[in-house]
Amino acid sequence: MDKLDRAIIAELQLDGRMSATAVASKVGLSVAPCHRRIRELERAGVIAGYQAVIAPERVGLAFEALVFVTLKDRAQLKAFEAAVEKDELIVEAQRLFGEPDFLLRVYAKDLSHYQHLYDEVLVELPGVEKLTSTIVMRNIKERAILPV
Amino acid sequence: MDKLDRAIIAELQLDGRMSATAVASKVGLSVAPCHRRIRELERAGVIAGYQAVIAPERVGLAFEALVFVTLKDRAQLKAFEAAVEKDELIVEAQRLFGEPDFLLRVYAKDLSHYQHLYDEVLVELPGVEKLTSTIVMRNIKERAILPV
DNA sequence: TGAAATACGCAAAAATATTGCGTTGTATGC
DNA sequence: GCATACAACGCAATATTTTTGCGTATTTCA
Repeated sequence: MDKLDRAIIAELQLDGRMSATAVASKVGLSVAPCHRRIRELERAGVIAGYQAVIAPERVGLAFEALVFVTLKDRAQLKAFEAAVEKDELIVEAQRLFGEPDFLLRVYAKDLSHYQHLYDEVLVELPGVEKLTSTIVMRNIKERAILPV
Repeated sequence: MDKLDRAIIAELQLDGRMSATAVASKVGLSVAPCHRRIRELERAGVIAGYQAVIAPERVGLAFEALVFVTLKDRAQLKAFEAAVEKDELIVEAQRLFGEPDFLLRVYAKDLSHYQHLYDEVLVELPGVEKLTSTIVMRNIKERAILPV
């Protein structure tokens, strides 16, 4: 992981579909070694994968909420996590130290869809004691780009 | 946006660098129209971009925290957002309705680095009244994949 | 300082992207 | 119900990119 690797990572974070040829000229390498470096970064797991970034509102998911979850029943932890894993509208979930126990990121078509989701899905997740919904007003920064 | 477009989006969310040829055979199209559909999805902004997904711990950022921010001074909103925008270790930021005002996602090398970051950077952000740091114990779901 | 390892660039072959074009399928209006 | 228009398809040719072998240079370590 030298300066060139970091430059390559920086480029591919900004445009994951950039050709190896383009990356090479950006970082000042010829194609072959640049290509080998990219492959090696993938193999080593530094580059864990590539993703197309989809605009939620363009696929009908204009509503975004963050949900803080506190569990009453630690015995239901596994069941809770499994249920979260399965639901496609819960797009992110992390377990936290302290309070709350979990943070979820949820997408929905609109407010009414979200109300339905909240009543029918979220409150029914196993072991839930308390839910706090917070609607996202604006994204200042999205899609983590790591400094390298 | 028909079924084929949705299938293409699903594939490219899972592997953003998949060749148009591979996508075509997955969704049951020949290369040419598949390629044109991908370009059109990009042009229309449905596909907002592509990103390499970097493993934070492989680039020395093993520590992840969520920070809830409440502002005391709404007049400093712009300054706060600008400062957040500028700091590379704050990788995500959203403004919320209600309490707290903001949620930040912050990476650091380790706990001691985070303490430094907290004391020197986060508490110094313009207009901050209250900060609540929550350490991420585990990622159940990461990197939003939208259902389409 | 010299040997070994590592990374480079060049070049060739394979694969993929990209575009024109004729055809097919589907919707619209008469 | 049929003709016309429009949109999307597949094929095929060309341009570009990926991928690999190989010889050379550069760094590392004893």
